[in-house]
Amino acid sequence: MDANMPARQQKQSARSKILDAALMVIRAKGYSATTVDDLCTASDVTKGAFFHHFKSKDDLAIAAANYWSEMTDELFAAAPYHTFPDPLDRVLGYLDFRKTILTGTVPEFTCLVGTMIQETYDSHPAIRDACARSIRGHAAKIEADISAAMKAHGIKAEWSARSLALHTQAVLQGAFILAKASGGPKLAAESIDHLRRYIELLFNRPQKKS
Amino acid sequence: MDANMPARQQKQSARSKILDAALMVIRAKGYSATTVDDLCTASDVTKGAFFHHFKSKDDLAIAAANYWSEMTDELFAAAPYHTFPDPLDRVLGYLDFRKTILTGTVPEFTCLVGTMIQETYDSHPAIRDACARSIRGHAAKIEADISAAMKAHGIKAEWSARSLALHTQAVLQGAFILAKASGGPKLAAESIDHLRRYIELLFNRPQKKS
DNA sequence: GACAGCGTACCAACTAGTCGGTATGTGTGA
DNA sequence: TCACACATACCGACTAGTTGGTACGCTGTC
Repeated sequence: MDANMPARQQKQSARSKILDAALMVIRAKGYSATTVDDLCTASDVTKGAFFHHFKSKDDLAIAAANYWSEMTDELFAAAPYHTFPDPLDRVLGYLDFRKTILTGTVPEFTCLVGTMIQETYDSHPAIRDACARSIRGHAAKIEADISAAMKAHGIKAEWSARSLALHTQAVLQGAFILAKASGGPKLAAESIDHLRRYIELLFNRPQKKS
Repeated sequence: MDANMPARQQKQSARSKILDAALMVIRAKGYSATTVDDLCTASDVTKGAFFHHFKSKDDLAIAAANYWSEMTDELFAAAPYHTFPDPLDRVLGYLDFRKTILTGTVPEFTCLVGTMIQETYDSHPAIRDACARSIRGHAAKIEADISAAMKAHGIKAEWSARSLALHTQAVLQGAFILAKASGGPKLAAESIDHLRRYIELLFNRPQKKS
């Protein structure tokens, strides 16, 4: 939509400053506890600018969920595991990649939409739907590789590629809760290890010593 | 402490009415979005009574987390799987039991402390610690059965009983997020199926057709 | 001169928490 | 057995501060 933006891309617009701040602040404090003033302070933008770009706090939440989807889509699209020829390697590589990005503080590596959906699923249907779309969209990409891996390895199973893909997301979301409970990524990484081992067992792949 | 309470047990005290209401309201709306007035209305108790029993909203949250631990401890202690002689059957029975209690509305079967920790881990250390204690206490019980199962089945592995026990909790917490995203327990149940299959594979147990 | 982008000042509603007060025991000593 | 001291449980109007949101003005650009 911004095709004709000349040469001022280095100067971030208020809108994108707010969105960037929202990703961090909401992950740290949760959606309800995040005030509009928090977001304005964190993004160094005034309230007038905030409500110029977003018609309400809920509207910002939906935009933030969509922005999160874009950011993560780019992050994973650029990840190295896509080049692996065996789709099973791509699935396992995805999990390895998810382990490598467990760095920094807890709010830095946890998931915005997983956090937001907890607080909004019952009272803010529009936000919930935006978060659910984000999770399902991401799962669909994993599903494609899982599906290809099942075909390539001749797996006929009672579980579906879709169900396993969603399970990977459940493990990751749950791993983030353990990280929040324990104050660091260690338990989250161990949970991803278990998930990796599960998938190796499902596909009869000899396990690597960790 | 209430040894000499004669015959008025049917009349619930204000304190326990508030705690019961808190379990439901906080699971539905989240902690920050739950107001003290919400809790007073839901429990049919006045504000004066609320602050007589709890010195702050945060104090209530901690009490609610502890109350949640007591309630769930009782629930699982009374569950049928404890009678199984093989500890592995007890572990699998635990998962089966967790599947059977996925009934009613989403706030009815999801986890209070998993929900609360997401909103409080960074800003309310006391609440976070109470939630973390609840999760770890529950995991410790699973760990005991896993540990016994490893011994009974001669499993020597690179993963620990503790790590697998925590992984079960990660899967369950993540399953609840999927339930919130999808509006029902179906995806959560499927994730528990995957976890069950994983444990069967780890212990070389022939899998039951589901 | 119209309009996007933004700043400042402000408001009505809401929120956690307070405070003075009532009702109902409960133990104790004369 | 009565009076008194004290404690627990509870009530609900009130307040100080916060919150999402609005009104309106300024400035550069097409």
